[in-house]
Amino acid sequence: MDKRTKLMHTAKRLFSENGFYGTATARIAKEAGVSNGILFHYFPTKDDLIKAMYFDIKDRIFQYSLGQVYKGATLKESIYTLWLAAVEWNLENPEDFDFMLQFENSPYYSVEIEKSHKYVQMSVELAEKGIEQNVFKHLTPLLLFQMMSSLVDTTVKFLRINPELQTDIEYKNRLFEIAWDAIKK
Amino acid sequence: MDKRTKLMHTAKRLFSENGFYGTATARIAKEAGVSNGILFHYFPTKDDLIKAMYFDIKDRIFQYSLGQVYKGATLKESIYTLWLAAVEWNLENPEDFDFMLQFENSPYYSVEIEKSHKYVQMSVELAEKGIEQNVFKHLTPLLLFQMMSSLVDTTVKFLRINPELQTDIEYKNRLFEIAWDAIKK
DNA sequence: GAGAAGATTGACTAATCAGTCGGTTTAAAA
DNA sequence: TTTTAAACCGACTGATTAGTCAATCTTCTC
Repeated sequence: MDKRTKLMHTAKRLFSENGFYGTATARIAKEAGVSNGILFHYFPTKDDLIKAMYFDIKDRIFQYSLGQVYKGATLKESIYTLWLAAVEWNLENPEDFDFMLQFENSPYYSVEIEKSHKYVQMSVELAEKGIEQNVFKHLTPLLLFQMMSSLVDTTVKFLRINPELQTDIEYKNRLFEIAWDAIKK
Repeated sequence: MDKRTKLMHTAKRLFSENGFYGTATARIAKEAGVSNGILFHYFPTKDDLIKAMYFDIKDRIFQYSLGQVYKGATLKESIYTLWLAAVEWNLENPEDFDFMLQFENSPYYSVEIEKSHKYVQMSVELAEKGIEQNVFKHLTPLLLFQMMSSLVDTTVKFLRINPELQTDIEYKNRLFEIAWDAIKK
């Protein structure tokens, strides 16, 4: 693994455990087993590191989700697949999840950053389709996406505290119904 | 206004603008117009200050919401009243809202802290009632509350970016339907 | 194998930080 | 009036911080 990747792995773990505030750059470098200087070679400032991590995580969740949806699926099937992919990805990558929660609720974050990502753009397009087909509520597509996202987050938080439910497909389906009912007409 | 209150006001503003990480205690004291020492007289550590602010805000939103619900209301009316109270309170107190988002998504936060507050306890009781009456989905009351809360947050974020909709009662009702549909059976 | 360009080091620094402390003021009780 | 305790001040400190830099190593190209 190259040093840039090592740094991002270590930073993710430390940020999710101790927050941006509680994590010194020197500690990241030390625990990653690289020199202090190389951190600033790849990420000129601490903020650059934090932002780079955000885009990296969004990219990976996008890759993962896209592989799941198949052509010819109904709208509800597609939404379900994306919902499940997001829930499962976040459960399997708790450090990424914690990092994202912190980041998206910090002053770093803005709607511009959110909209800039392909993952969001793709989801918004799907929402538009649902509205056109009169399946979703007639509200701004971005809003419907944001509602879905926050319900995914809450679902993940809940399943983390109740791990015995994580493998219960029938229960997960009922959790999906919350999200589906929220946006469907 | 006494110095303790002044400190909390200033801290809230600075935290919501620059985050916990970006706000030095010395700056809080300075902008509050009090000495550095008095901050640590009232709040032994920075963390104590942060936690005290969390409980203070929760208390005030609880006070505000309780005053709105009236006896004899139907379940849906009560939920609507609470939903609207939360949305409007957060819109009117943006710094509190930003602070809470940051706090609740930071490593400071835990389910124990969440459950410890009266506001949450009251809401959970209401959720239990809804489940018993077969009006809500048969899921853990705390989960239903958390779903509602996250939908409120998303609604507030959305209305902040679209201020022209803040006074549109009919539109707000449609936003409420999202939350209601999510939890109703 | 010369030479260029990027990767890597770790000691270093100037600034900043949370928290302390010795002493002063205020205000109310005794 | 005296006592007492809490409110208050701000200079101070020791530790920590993000970021720098001059030097060395590695890797590729020509």
